[in-house]
Amino acid sequence: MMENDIFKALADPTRRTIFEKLASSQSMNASALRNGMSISQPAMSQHLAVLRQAKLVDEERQGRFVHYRVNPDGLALIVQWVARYSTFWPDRIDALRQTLKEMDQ
Amino acid sequence: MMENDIFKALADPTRRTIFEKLASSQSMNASALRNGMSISQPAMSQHLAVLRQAKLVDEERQGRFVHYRVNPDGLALIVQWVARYSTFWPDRIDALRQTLKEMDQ
DNA sequence: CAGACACATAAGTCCGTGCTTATGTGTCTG
DNA sequence: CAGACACATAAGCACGGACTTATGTGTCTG
Repeated sequence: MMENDIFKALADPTRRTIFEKLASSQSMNASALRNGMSISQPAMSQHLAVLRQAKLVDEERQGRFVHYRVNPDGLALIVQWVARYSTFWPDRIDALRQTLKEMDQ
Repeated sequence: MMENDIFKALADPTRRTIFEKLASSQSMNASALRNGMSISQPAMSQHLAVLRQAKLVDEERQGRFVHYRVNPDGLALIVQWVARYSTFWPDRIDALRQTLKEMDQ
């Protein structure tokens, strides 16, 4: 199941770090992502494969580099999942509304 | 880290099922949760311990029963995490806004 | 074309984790 | 108080997953 792939992909802190790095940049290749992370090249490649399979990132080959970027639709399932259960708690959904409002500024 | 506990807790499909059952009811004891799930009593107890440690559920002892219920604040960290990265994609955040709007009716 | 480079894949190891059976703890009831 | 009941904990096992080293694949450059 796809929802399961996403949760499992995000369960690993290293993969969340990689995802956050990608989210804070337009795109990065695998080597650039390794900067500042004590992680081997194969490990990075394997993590990216997991994120790719979960459709959380897209890849684009340019010559011998592969540029990775966040897939904008990737987190949609998580958002829907959370929103589904948030309906039971008006307080929480209000907090989310507030977060969105602050993001407008 | 707490955020890590939540992601790891939700990474297991059985625990997500348990969480969903709790979310769709006021409260349930461990035995009631097992209904319809082919899962042993210790396994259920262990899953509930993980959800409890991640602060996704609360427990309340009443006699020899322990009633479990969803902790309304539990998903807050996930919501914040998702919302943080959603800022990069206006389309997605608009979809979330739409979801919230529909929930108003 | 040969070598360097960016990345993927293979294969093996180790540890976390989800399950089991067995037993312990606490509470209710006859 | 003895037994039944609800749940937790202990201990062992089996599997998955995150890492390693080694090697393969594709691309650029001199």
